[in-house]
Amino acid sequence: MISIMKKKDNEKYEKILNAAIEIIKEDGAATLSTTKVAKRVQISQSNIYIYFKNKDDLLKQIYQSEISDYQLRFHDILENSHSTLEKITEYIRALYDISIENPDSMDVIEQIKQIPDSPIDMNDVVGFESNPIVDLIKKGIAENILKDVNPNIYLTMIFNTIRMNAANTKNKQNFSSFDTLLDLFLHGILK
Amino acid sequence: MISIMKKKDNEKYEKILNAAIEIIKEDGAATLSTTKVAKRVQISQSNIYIYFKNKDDLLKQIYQSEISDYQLRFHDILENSHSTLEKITEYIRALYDISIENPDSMDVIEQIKQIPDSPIDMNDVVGFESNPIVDLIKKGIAENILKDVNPNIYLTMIFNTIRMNAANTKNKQNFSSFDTLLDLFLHGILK
Amino acid sequence: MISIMKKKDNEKYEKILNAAIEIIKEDGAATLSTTKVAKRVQISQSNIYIYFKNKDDLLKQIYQSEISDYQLRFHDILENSHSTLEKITEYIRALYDISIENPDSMDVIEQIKQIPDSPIDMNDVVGFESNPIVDLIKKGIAENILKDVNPNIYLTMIFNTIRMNAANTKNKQNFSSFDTLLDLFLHGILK
Amino acid sequence: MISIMKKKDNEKYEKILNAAIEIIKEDGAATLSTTKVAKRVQISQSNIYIYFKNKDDLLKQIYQSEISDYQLRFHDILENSHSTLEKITEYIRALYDISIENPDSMDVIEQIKQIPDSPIDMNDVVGFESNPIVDLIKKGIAENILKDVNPNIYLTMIFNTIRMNAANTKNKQNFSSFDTLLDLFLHGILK
DNA sequence: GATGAATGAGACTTCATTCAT
DNA sequence: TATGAATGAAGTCTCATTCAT
Repeated sequence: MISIMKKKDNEKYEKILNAAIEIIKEDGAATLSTTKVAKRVQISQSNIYIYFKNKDDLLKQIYQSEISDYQLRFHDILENSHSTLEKITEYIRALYDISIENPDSMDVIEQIKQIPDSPIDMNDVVGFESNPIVDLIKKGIAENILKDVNPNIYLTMIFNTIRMNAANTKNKQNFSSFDTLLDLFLHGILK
Repeated sequence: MISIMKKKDNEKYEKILNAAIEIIKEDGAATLSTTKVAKRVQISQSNIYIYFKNKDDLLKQIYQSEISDYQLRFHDILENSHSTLEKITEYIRALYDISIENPDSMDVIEQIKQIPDSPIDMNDVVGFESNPIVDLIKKGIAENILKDVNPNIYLTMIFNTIRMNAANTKNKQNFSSFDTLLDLFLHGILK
Repeated sequence: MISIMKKKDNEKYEKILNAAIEIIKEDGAATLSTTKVAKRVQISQSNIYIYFKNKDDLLKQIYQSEISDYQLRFHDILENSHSTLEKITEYIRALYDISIENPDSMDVIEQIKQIPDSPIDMNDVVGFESNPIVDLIKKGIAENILKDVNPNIYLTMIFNTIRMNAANTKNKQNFSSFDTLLDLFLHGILK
Repeated sequence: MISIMKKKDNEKYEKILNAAIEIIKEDGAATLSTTKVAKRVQISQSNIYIYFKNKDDLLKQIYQSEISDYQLRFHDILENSHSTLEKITEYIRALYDISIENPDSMDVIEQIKQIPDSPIDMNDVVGFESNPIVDLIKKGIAENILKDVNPNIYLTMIFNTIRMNAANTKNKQNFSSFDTLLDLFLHGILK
């Protein structure tokens, strides 16, 4: 009984979530409105408030659902890969792989973060500028593997480059292999 | 018609433009509204429609005004610097210099581009992914100086890295010298 | 039907009633909502509609429960006290005593009465301006004990004065003894 | 030119204000909504926000407009009447007179004060429990004219009694003359 | 040029109530 | 008896835009 109920709930919950994600992909997070979502799911607008506390909650859930994939992979990498350089390489690979599988995810994440008065607290986000990865970069610098540069410079460079590469995939422009991009990061743009 | 514009008019025009830019810097482009602009300039809302066709037009003008500085410098570089590598270096330097002088400008530009239904047509914009610079990169690839990668990958990498570096300046975090960043681009992140 | 009500039911019924009363005390009757009540009792909103026909019914029950204490005492007084003046004095004393014991009760009663479209029909309410007490006042006038004034003037004067005195208790301001207030009513404010 | 403009403004401003007051009289302040007001004035709802900053502002303006009459008279009394007892008497007379002229005003004032989260700051209100009148009562106590009771008890007693008397006027019930009520206050209800 | 006035649309949210289970 | 789901109405507020003066 309960399991059937739950399934029903989850279906609607996910319908709403997915409709919202679609809208963000199409029109941008800034224009997301409960009205639009409701229209797309074909429910009354107030119905959304049964599944989500409010609009911010909806955005938070979208954010969580989009970053959970990354989080899992990052966690694995930090646990399993051996050397620091290996870990960094695997981090880049994870970002690349997901960006190809789900080319919109990076955009959705970025968009939600950049909403004015974003519901995402930049400090406790487990994502790109968050502790474990920043720590990894710092370790790379300490071990004299990486140049001594503010870690967020590295993360921005890697994140945005891979993101643009994923966008090229979508737009059917030339896009680069993982090895190409990794080479770019590690050895620079000069041939 | 435009040439007959009186000084008085121009002053008001720029007051509006600057107020709008300030608002974007402070609160983000997505929250820009004619109401807010009018309040800040202390004019009536409808007055804005005398100087700008509509809100989109206002955004376009802001965009133009923000990129004009870059355009001038890029134009100079393309005319004057000697080798392709020199030109690329000078392009990066120009980006870096302006990012330090006016750390918000890159943000404003990015923000306007990312507005949903942005009035900026990505394709015919004279900016970073636009013809002359893209052509420069292509030339670099053709001359076997640069690795063969979709040029917009390079431009995104450079633009966003420099932008983050400028943000670090503003936030009083560690930021990097031009030489450091140039080295990062040309020779990669490995030490 | 009502008599067959199980104990369990009654408990829930009173939980709802009391939660609603608490909310009125804290936030005012105008803000009472089934949503709030349900949240406080930790039941589902729709559950309320099993115990109460609708919101108006809930309010009516609250009203009844709040005035029942008064009604009992008034009934006693009208039966037992001897002279008309004694009865009036005892009526005032009852009001005073309850106001001290339960300083919120008068507020709750007033609030419900003043709700727009109040479910309480002012005319057939058994309360303060209702028949038995009004009759008592009328008798006092007829017996030439009280000045000849519309009885509801007396009742308002007494009710609101005692109510404010109770509020003073709650707010830890100076408040007056029963004798002081009685003196005020009977002999006026002049010393 | 300007004077004509102003007149136009004021007309609409007052139309809105009066419509709102009517609604409060009819349905109570708790149900006042900008929607209702707009409907009554036959304007679009957003138009109200040209004349009033927000709903609270509307309520504040109503409050001010309703108490201004009282304020003027109170001010006069405090300036002009001679003895403390005279001043108190004149205060009561002012309350009485206005209550007869404008029997709703006291209700409107009370209602706005009792709205949950009322926009009226109880402490700096120039009205009944406010400084000058409370001070007058205190003076009366100090001069041994009045019994020593928390002044707000007196004010409540007087205010509510007169208010009920005004309500009786409206409802075409028996109502009392000023002398009768004054006598009630000064010498009590006993004959 | 400039402004005040006006508006319709749309945004977020809460609520009372009903219904199937 | 109890609940989750659903909804339509209502409420507050902001906004882009137009128009008469």
